[in-house]
Amino acid sequence: MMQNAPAQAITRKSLHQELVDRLQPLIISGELTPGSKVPEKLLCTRFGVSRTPLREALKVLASDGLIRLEPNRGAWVTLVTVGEVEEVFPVLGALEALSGELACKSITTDEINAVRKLHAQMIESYDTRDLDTYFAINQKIHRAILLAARNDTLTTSCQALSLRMQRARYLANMTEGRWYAAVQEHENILKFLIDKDGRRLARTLLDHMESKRVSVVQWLEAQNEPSEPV
Amino acid sequence: MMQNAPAQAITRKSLHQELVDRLQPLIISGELTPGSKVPEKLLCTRFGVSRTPLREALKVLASDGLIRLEPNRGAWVTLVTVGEVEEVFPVLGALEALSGELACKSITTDEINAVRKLHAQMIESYDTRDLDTYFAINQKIHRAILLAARNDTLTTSCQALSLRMQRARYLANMTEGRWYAAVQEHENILKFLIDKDGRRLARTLLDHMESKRVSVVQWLEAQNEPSEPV
DNA sequence: TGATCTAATTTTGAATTCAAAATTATGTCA
DNA sequence: TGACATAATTTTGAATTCAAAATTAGATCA
Repeated sequence: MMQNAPAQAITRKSLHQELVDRLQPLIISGELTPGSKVPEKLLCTRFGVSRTPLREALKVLASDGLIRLEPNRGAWVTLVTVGEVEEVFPVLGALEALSGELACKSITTDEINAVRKLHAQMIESYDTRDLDTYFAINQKIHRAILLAARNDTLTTSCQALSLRMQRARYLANMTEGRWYAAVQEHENILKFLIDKDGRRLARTLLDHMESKRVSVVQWLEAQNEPSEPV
Repeated sequence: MMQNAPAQAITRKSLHQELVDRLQPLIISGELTPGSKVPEKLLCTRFGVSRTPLREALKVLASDGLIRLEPNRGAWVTLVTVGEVEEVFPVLGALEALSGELACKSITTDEINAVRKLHAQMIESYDTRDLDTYFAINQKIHRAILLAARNDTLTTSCQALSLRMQRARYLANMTEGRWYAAVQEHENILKFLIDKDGRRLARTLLDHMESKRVSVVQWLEAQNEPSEPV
């Protein structure tokens, strides 16, 4: 069995880690429907692996909060709830603030220029109202600051929490007003990074995250109410 | 096979989670020697389980950084390194600072009194120089503040990082001077908590963590140098 | 003796198997 | 018909099995 090569068969390195890496995008993209059951059998076929490594991967994803394991009832894709958002964003805010502070201490000129370039691209995508590109570049900027902080533990923690917050399609939200404000915040982020003003960068990143929290909660609440009666 | 009940055989609930919970203390207590290989076979016998659930647990512990998986070479108990300490403590500091800030917003009178009681017990164990008890109560205080913050995500993140820092026996360290200073810091922690002064509590917790970092790094460096020539 | 190659053994990774639990389907009776 | 009980099926959890990789032991030769 399993001699036939399935569409996306995996061959190289640690199978369970590979599966974790492959399943994460399926979850955050919503390809695995939030709130639904994780189709174990289907995924085994899709990736051409047996249940053993897949289930190992599910245990890891569960410890990251992307899925929930119900004893004897299988694995379920978790939903982003208002409660969770209210919890995660403050933590993420504290961590990003720290990343800003640390980044100002160690960032190189080249790295600053790279962020400057990304920032320009982001503004461009804002001008053309290209939301997908905007978000992609936005993430790159935050990641660049994180990497400049030279702290793998911080990077890992941030990324794990960020992933959890990327599950919903709230990205498609953003009112014109919020979007404008976010861009202004990013102008300050860039400015304080260039100035290597860790204190102010930290505060700006914290406020930025707080604004995002408000925006996401608003969107979630708007989503939930109309669907309740259905 | 496995009909005979081994010493600590496990029977109830999710086996892999149970194993994670049981293995953690073995790692942080040092019963599984840091730097050594995880004895898979031995642990299977000890817990009376097969390799499948044990290996699932190892994957989870690896994602928490307590062990390291080397492809085709097995699982290894990680060592606490100076580099790791320098990374983790600042993150832990930021998270504890946040916990202090949030705790001041939601802590109840009962909870404050509970901390007050713990603090008194801790002082008592300081007076009698009972380090083990001191540390145990110390942890309870930090945990009480964390719980008062009413943020499970924060609690989980903090605990995971704390665990990683508890692997070494640096606890046995603490010079008389450092111990005295730590107690003073805790007097302030209690004071600001009673006053519900989130700003100052956060700062104190941050400084407290920074002091601890310095102390742990000193101890680690003292440990490593003499052992190098051996 | 000691370095290097080869064979035997052990360990690891992952598929398979098997029992228990949960779910679904079927049948019974009011 | 529809509520309930029971049987068949599927799914889950975990042990077992099996092939591949790594380690160890043993043999060969300088």
